[in-house]
Amino acid sequence: MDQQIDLIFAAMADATRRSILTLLLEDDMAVSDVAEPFAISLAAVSKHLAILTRAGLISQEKRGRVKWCKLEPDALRAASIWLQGFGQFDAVDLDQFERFLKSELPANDF
Amino acid sequence: MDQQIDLIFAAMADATRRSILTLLLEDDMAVSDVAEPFAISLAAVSKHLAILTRAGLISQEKRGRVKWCKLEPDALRAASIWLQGFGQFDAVDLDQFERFLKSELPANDF
DNA sequence: TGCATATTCAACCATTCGGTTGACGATCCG
DNA sequence: CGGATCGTCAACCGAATGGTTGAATATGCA
Repeated sequence: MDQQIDLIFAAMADATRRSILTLLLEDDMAVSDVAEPFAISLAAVSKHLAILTRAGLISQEKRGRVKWCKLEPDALRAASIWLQGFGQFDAVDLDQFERFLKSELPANDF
Repeated sequence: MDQQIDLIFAAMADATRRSILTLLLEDDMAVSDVAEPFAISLAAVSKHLAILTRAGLISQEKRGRVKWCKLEPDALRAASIWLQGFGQFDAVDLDQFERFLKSELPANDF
């Protein structure tokens, strides 16, 4: 369980991967569609998705040629519990959260 | 602010550093005392503390020969907000959290 | 069958990471 | 002053990270 936390925090310590998670927050997506907004190769995005999968933050299911990526928000529970133990019990300000997500996206156009 | 989140998550993606944070949860400590429970060199712990400081998770203040380390829980707010946006709104089970912290410590004897 | 599309694999590269050891700069104290 | 303690610095090491490119593997479709 210690290693799982390692994987989760390490997975989130990269802005590209956090952006991918915010993309998947909207909908399940194919690997190519996940890759489209980023200025890196498809292979690099594929590696990021593997890291997110290993951490349990997303799941991937192949249907035909296409591999669909799906957010698995429950995997964040351990990390969330860990953080909240340091006194972060504030009610979540959703407007602030949306602004935060926008600032995290690779481009401003969505 | 993006980089700050990078630093925070990266800092927490290491079990030794998370253990250090749990130690400091109890009290402020000198660098040597932080290092004592770990089976690594003092220099290594000093590096971990520098990483935690750079992330804003702790602060260090030198008084005389001794450098005191102090937890800065507010720095976790951004990370916490980020996580909670994925639906982690559960009330915190403090018993579970304590068990969690215990499982994170380097030894079972405290 | 044969081509295009979707994704991963393999090899490589530069950088960072976590660790070590030994020397060094401060600071306290006898 | 001189020795002990506190902590960091510098150089090094092996492994991991994030990226690339080009080849390989499936799968869909005309």
